[in-house]
Amino acid sequence: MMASEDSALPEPFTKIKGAERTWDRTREDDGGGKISWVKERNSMCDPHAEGLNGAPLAKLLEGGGNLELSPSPVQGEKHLIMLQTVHLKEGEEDFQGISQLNIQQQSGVHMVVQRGASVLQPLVVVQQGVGAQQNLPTGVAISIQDGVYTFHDMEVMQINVLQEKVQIDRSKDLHVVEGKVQQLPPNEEGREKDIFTVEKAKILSCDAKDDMSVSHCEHKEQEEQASIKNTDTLEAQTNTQHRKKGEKVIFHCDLCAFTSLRMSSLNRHMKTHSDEKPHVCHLCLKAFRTVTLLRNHVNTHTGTRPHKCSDCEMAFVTSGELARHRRYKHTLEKPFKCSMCKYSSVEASKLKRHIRSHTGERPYKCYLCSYASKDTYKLKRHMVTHSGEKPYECYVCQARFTQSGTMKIHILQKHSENVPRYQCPHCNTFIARKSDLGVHLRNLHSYLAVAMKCRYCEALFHERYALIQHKKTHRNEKRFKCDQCSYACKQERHLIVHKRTHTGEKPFPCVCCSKCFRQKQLLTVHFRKHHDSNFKPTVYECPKCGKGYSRWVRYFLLRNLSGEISLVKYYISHFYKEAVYWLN
DNA sequence: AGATACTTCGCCCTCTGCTGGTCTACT
DNA sequence: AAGTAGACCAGCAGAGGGCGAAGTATCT
Repeated sequence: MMASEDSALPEPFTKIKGAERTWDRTREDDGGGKISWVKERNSMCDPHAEGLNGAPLAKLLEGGGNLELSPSPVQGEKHLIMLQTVHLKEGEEDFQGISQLNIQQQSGVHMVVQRGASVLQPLVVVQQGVGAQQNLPTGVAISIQDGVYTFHDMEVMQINVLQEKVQIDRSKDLHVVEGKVQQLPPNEEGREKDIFTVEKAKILSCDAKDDMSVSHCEHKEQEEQASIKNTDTLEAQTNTQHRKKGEKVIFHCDLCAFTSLRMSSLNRHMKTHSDEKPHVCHLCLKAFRTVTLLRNHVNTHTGTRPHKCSDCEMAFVTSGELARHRRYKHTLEKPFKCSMCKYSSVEASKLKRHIRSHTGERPYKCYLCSYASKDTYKLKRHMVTHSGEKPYECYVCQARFTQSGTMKIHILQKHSENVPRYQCPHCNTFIARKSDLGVHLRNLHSYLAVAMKCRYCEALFHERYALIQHKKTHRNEKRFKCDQCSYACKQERHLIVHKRTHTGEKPFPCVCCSKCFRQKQLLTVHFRKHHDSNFKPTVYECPKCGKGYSRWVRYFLLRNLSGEISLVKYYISHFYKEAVYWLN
């Protein structure tokens, strides 16, 4: 079994959270050309129903899976199954491992996949949406594109799995039909009569022992039945089935997976396969299939927004937009719940996007580097790094930035008053940016497993900040003590010089006379004074009295009687005179 | 057939946090 | 003067919120 391309995708970027897929760990050749995945819905399923190779489902499910999946159904939840295309090579059509593991993980989807180029393997099952009810009978109805065996470009697809009030016949497999992956309508009582079910309509069944593709099975079944030929052009494109006694007729679109119990619905549906768009916008010449679509479109030109929110000033073109807005802003209802974390969202697309943070799926690839994104916006934003474009300009200093957020921080930090600063909770440090406070906390306040020792004493510290503070206590300490007298000093070199007073050592001899000195600078002064005829001592003249002095001493901060602080330079011999004079 | 409900895709935004280069104070 | 460490700063990606708009299915 080849590893999926998804899993092989390099991850130079942020690590993906979530469980890893492990379905290819074990493999056994079942000798068959198909794989069946069976989903069991908790206690509502027959625990003795047989799964793969006759193994009882309950037995298969005992092992659980690495993923924590699908808790018991909660009212008002939908489910998503993430499927991934897995390409197979000749001789690698070992489906047993896949199926076995996926039964454990997914427990519930019964599928037929032909031995061949690619198979679909469920990645995760996530709850989604509203509509399911407590005590539902189990059943998962899925229709899958016929081309699942060949669409190499589609690495991950999603199929909505709905808890309809049907019971899947587990001796049968799912029906795979042509066309797109079909999303079935949510389970609402009002629609119950229209949904097609596995038991009621055998359209969803196919013998797993048959090596033919499932759609072939269906066609075979159709051949056995006398089909109703409709003279209508549209109807002529559809497969229809005769009504057997007590059985409903399923009208089936030949161009996609659409089915309906009503011919009128099918006829209307067939228009979606037509390019005919007779309703043209007079403002932009864009064409639409229906008057309603055109009207909504024209409203975007005119600004007409008939659907006003009762709780705020917002208004929308359609009621759907208003309903969504109200969920976001007012009711805070989030029906799409992630089964792997606490995330929930207002929209299904947001849940799908969120799930990519669990699966690591990155469908949007940069064609210039190895980066791949989980959504289109991030890829677009990433592409700016290749173009070098800096679209955001600071209106104050005209500095340019790659992202709006970066510019916003810049303006806040550089051009705003009352800039917020973040105080470290462990010390009194204030840091301009929250993210840098995080760096500060990691560097200075994180616990270190290996304690650090003070270089001046035996103290040990597990926190860098504590060590730094401790070291400061040594700063003005005369920690170098003479063992022969009471002398103590701050620097070791001073102690070395001092110790020569005890030993009598004078290591700096004058090269011109026999005199020796304990310190080098004493030798230098001696040499200049007695042996260097070119040496002219610098004379600093006092600006007050004109008297000359050999050196400056230092600058000195003085506070006058008014409290002002001034910098005063003075001569050492003049110190008292100058200071007194200045202060007066 | 029109109205309505619902789905899907896309765009843009904000907030967040990590990273690495630079600046600066301290040793 | 040089080395070091912490703060500053811009770049950049992850995650999620909110809305616009078009498409599709169902209801009336």
